[in-house]
Amino acid sequence: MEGKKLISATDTQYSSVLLQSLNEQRDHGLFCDVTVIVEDQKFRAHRNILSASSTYFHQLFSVAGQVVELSFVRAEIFAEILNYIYSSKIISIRSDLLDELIKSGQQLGVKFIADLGIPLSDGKNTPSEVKDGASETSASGPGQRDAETQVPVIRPESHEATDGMPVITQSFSLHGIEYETTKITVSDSDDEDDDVIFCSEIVPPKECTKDKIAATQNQPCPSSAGVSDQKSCGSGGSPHLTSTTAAQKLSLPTSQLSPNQTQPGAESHVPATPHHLTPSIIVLNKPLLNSSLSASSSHQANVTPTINLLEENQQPSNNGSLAEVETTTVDDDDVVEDDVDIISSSSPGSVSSSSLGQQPSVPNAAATEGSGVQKKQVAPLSEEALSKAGEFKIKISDVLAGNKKELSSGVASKQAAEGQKIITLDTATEIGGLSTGCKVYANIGEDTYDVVIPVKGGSEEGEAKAVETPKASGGGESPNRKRMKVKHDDHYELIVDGRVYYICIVCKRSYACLTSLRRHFNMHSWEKKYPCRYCDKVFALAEYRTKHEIHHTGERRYQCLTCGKSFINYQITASHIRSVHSQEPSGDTKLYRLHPCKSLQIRQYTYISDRSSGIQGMNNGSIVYRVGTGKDGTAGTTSNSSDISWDDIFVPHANEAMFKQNPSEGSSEFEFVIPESY
DNA sequence: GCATTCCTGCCAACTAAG
DNA sequence: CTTAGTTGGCAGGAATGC
Repeated sequence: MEGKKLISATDTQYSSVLLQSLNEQRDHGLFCDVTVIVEDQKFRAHRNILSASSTYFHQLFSVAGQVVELSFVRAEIFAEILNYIYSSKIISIRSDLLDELIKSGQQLGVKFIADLGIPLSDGKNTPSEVKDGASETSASGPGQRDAETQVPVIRPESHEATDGMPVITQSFSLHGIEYETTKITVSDSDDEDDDVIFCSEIVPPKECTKDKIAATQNQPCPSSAGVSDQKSCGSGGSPHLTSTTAAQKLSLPTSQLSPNQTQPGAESHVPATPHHLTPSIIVLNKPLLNSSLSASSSHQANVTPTINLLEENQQPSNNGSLAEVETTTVDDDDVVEDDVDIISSSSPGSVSSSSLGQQPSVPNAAATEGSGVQKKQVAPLSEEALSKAGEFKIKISDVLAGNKKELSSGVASKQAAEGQKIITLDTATEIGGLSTGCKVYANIGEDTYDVVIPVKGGSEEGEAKAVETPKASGGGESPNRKRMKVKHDDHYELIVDGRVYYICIVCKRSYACLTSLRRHFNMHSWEKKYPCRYCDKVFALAEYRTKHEIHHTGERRYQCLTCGKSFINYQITASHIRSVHSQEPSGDTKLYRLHPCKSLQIRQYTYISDRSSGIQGMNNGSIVYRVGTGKDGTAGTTSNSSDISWDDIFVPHANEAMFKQNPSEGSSEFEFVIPESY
């Protein structure tokens, strides 16, 4: 014993490596056990990390569930704080955001950030207090709510989303995952290079003035003035973006373009939230859609997309002057916070050939969309090509030279006119990692794709307006909000042959109708739930619920006109007509009759939403029923789960016995008994 | 082979904002 | 009143299960 020495070893890099690893896990969504919702953006993270870094979260997580909503901080700011928590660094934060950052840091009890205010705000805060506070946990200014004192009380359904009070919801969505997969890398590299990314932002002047008011609420992007030096001006939320360096930095390794691939040490820093930014155009020079869109593995390996800034779009000088120009125009970037995420998709999945293949190829070219980018002619998708393993998912064939030109120059000039940038990628591999809301234009003959981040506030089809829904504004949420068009980060757009396809960011399915995509997306997010009235089943689509309930009631609405038999659904009816009458139900003449639904008079727009939109405080277990106003005009908008009953959702039927009747032919097949619970 | 479920384009009704 | 966004129903093909 005595002769043995005790040896100690300290891994000095362990903490940093550990932190880096945790950050990577967050980026990939690994082991994340909490979702923080801030202004409709969802951030996934690890409770342990948050609670260890923030006194606020420390207290909050003792009572909160897996989903927490913060109303007192903006997403942009929270993203910075989160980046700090996972990297110990704050990189290139815009000076105009600093105060807000500090304030939020104080509220969240993030000491380092809270302490940032000490040197800068001598005049504002009483030094002594700050000092003391700083040494404690949260340095809150006089009037400032102390994070320590903000005991996260979960208040049931309070309709006032008061500041500082977390809202715990049950909402779940993949949005958060997108965000996290988004590169939130903080790089150690010198700031001169810092960041450029994928898209820089320049806001078209006209846009700026447009939604100024709205923008100012969510987008504290300072107006021009002093921020000229700020880099990415616009990046409304991503301080990582620096337009100043954009020109120089536009050559990035593939890995950088794919958020998940970012190497910590690498010089690249993919911006966490590249977008809000301005519309930029990304030209994918190589249409390797096959590999890019389908094979996730190849996604990272082969591609070396270099992003080239097309100068013609830029202001003469990209560096300092550009920054100035941008910032001056950007301030009002009416970008919605929401539209921030770049999707990272480690698995680019594919703009699934199947789904695309399903789409009818419509020859006519639609008009140009609001963003002012021209659509390019592309050969209709061919089924064969799609089916072939090695083939491109989307095949671009011949083209008119004119189109090409038009595309590169025309679009470019247009974009330039609007202050947009054009970025060229070598491949289309990043298609899967585009920001939501991006438009992807297939270029004829050029085998390229243009990716355009839609101009915010644009009224283009399918693009939700940037609805500034200042949660903090005006205190209580107005019920009106519910009908406001909300920006969803649930898709990007692929324009082929003038036809717009909406691509689900999660599964890459394509849709011809945005409404279809929205409906589909609920399958991922379960933002709305449609519970069966008669059993415990819950559906993601209203129609599924309705059809399911029909089975409970046994009502047979479809009647064969030939023999008079009734059936429960179209499929059985059609099958009957085919097999028994040897006719095609889909012919010109209708061979069946669809009777109106008697047993279920469901008010329209009834679903359960756990989205906090407009609903401020929710208990973890509470559910919000959004009951649309029926024809009766009763004001039913949002109510507490405890206040609602099925009677509020279903119009009481005069004849309760109906549920027991067997409409068709004396069959007892659908004998239905109303559950006790009902 | 039949029944059921899923999926998606299309459409009408409803609703809210302007 | 008009316009535009949302919701849910329907048709009909495809996939799945028995």
